[in-house]
Amino acid sequence: MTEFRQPSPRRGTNLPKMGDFNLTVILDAIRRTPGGLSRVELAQIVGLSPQTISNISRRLLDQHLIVEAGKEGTGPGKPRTMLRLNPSGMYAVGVHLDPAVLTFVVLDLLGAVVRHSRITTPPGTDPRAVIDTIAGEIKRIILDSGVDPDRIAGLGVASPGPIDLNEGAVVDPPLLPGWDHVGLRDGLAEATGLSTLMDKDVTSAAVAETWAGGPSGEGSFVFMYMGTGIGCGIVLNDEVVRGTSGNAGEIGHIIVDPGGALCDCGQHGCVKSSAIPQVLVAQAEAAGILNGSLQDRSAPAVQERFAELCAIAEAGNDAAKEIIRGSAVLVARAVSVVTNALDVDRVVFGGPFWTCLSAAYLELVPGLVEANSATRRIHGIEVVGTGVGEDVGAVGAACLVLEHTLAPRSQRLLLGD
Amino acid sequence: MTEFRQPSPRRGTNLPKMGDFNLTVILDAIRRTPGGLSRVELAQIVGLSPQTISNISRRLLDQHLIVEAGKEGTGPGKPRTMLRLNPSGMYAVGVHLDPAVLTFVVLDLLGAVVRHSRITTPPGTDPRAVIDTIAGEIKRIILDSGVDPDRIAGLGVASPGPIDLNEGAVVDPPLLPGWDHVGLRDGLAEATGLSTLMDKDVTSAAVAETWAGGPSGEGSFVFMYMGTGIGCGIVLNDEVVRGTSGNAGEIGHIIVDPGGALCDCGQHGCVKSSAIPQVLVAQAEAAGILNGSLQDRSAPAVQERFAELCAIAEAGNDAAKEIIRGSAVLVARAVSVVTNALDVDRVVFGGPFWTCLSAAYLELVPGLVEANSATRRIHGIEVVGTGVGEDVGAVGAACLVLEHTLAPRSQRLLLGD
DNA sequence: TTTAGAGGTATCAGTGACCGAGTTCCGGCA
DNA sequence: TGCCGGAACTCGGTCACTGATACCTCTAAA
Repeated sequence: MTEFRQPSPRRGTNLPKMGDFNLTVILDAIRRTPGGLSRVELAQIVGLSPQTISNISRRLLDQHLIVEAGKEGTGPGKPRTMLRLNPSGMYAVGVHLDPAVLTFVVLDLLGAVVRHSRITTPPGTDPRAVIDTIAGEIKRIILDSGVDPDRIAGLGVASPGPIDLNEGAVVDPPLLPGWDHVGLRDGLAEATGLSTLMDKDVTSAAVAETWAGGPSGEGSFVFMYMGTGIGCGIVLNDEVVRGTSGNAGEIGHIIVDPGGALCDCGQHGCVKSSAIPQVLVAQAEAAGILNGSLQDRSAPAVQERFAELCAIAEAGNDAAKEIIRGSAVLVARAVSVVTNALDVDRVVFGGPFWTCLSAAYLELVPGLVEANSATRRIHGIEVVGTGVGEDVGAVGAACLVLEHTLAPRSQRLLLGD
Repeated sequence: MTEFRQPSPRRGTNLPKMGDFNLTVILDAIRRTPGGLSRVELAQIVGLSPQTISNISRRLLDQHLIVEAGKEGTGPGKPRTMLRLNPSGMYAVGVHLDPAVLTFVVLDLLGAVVRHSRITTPPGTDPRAVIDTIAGEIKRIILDSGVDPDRIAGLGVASPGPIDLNEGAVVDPPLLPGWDHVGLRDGLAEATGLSTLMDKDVTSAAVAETWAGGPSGEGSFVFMYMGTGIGCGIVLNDEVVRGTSGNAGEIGHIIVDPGGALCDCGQHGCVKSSAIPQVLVAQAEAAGILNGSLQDRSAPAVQERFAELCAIAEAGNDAAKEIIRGSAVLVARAVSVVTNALDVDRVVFGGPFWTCLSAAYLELVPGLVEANSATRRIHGIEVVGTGVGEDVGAVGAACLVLEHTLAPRSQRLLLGD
């Protein structure tokens, strides 16, 4: 139960440690404005009195979360002193556990990548070994980044679904054999000593967009994550939708191709059976566009073959292009299902495979989504690519920490240890 | 931008008129507990000090929103005096504008129907006439209910989609010719003098469930509204999802029957083309279960024929039963798409056609949804029928007002006038 | 009948966040 | 140099809440 009170000597421990709610509100306002804001502007925007803004600003300055950056004045009068986020006021570490690759980033307060690294996911089925590898790399990257360890707010982990958010556990994802109910969150918290947050990769990507994506991360949107699988992250009114167990965004079994291939769920033409990279690669192999037939269905192998297919399409092969364009049509249908169900007006694409796909998708998807929109008479639907880049998963993981510590909305999220 | 402050002399007009936030929090706590709560219990639950609870309770008692109702004590000591909502502390009027029928209710604070009435929707294409009819009936039902007009907090309207929530307008719904961008909200506000809220029918139904549905209206759930069309209302963490323009819950074009009939959207086997009452009636006619073929495709006619079909199934006709069971399978697929995308763990069925369908659906849908659940290894998905009854639409409309006035979450919602 | 134990109210000082008004700071312009 | 206007700070007051204390009420058990 949430209520507000004067934070006099705290009774319970259930209140955010970092004092005031309004503090996070104004921090958020500063964060969301590219050029920073002056105190007066803040007063107008958030509705608090100038004095209060001044007081809160001072506290933020004391915590080194913001800095005074230059003055800006037109007419007569004292020029306004602009307040900006202090990039080095806080850092967060993010890891993306992907079946193919482990991505690590250190992010500053602005959401900019200070340092990143990537290693291939150790093969095998022992989660313990992977967790140890991750912990080791985290220590290394923190060291390499040269960041003051005291300024690191915590660690975020993005994992493929399904997960159990309450337990902080990975629950048997398709491509991670051996990972059945593995307490990834607590394992990493223990191994690194950092307070750790966990979320599904697609959700993390959506959080990355809200924190580091600029204007396309505001308000409500759906983040289409084009990875080994296709999933989506959902943000409504600046708040991420996680669902009961953190598994929101499962759209793999939406039917998009009624005449399509049989899926393991018994239906024909699910997203999962007709539009994911592995299937597109198989199509290309069957059509003779990619020579040979790859037996190895492991994640890194698929990734490699898919890159090959994209390169061929890029080079002008029409058949290859057609496969990608076909997938765009199918994905657009899935997007329509979600946008119609939630009435959002922005779709952001991203994920590791996005770079290859962006040209075809950005050409085809907007029109298709618009045509299928139940609200096309009322508002349009914007389709854009993320500005965050290929590391969205890891960046988002780190953003989980920033969001948890600094965002005014954050209700809870289980903080490890 | 939302922020919290001490409600000293208000600056803007953007704060809820009814004072304190914590007041609504404790009102909400009382509302959600069937037997009411004592002051001590409230103190424990919301975390405020006993004195503060006492003070707020007094304010609520002064406003007649709650009453002291009986005492409850086991051991020695003074028994606790229970606080309950005062049903007659506040009332709200709700209208459901359906292509076939206009439903009106007067609700008390508990969400109980004090008075209801129903008239067939006047035929024709002049919204003005319908609005006048509605306004007239509202005046009548308020009079008949014998409720003190000063205690009526406002009017809620539920309309079929699409709507434009910001404008308070109905935007050309399939079965309401002539209703293209009609300012229903403001029209009714003006005609009745009541402050008026508007929402889509399925959203209203979901609100009804949160307010008057008991335990099945808590937390997160999807409300499947079985009406002339099939739509859903979405509630996440006790907050209704409305979307950019109030049109969330459009699931008519989810493909559920890949081999099914062609839909006007160009795909085969959409919910809209294979599971709505009109289609089931047509199937029954084609199969000779319903004699004759109805030319009249108007809403009331379909409603009547569908009731006939249900009666036949009820009477033991296997072919009729099969049609209904078939629709259950299809609807279950649509449900799975939504529950997987949002990771909710409860589905509530309701709407005007629900009574006929409930037996078959409650038998079939739970198993199907469970089997298709992406999170079946983590948590189950509960499938229940609403307790609110056939007037959910109108009840929900009235609940919009209660929610807007009394719920602690309520962000905004455009208040007419 | 007394006593113990619990619920609830009244009062008061103390605290933190907020606001309003007055004051100081800072730059351009006469 | 002095004036003006806008930005930002200082100061005193308000408000809701807490904690402590005292007191009354009510019930069951001694």
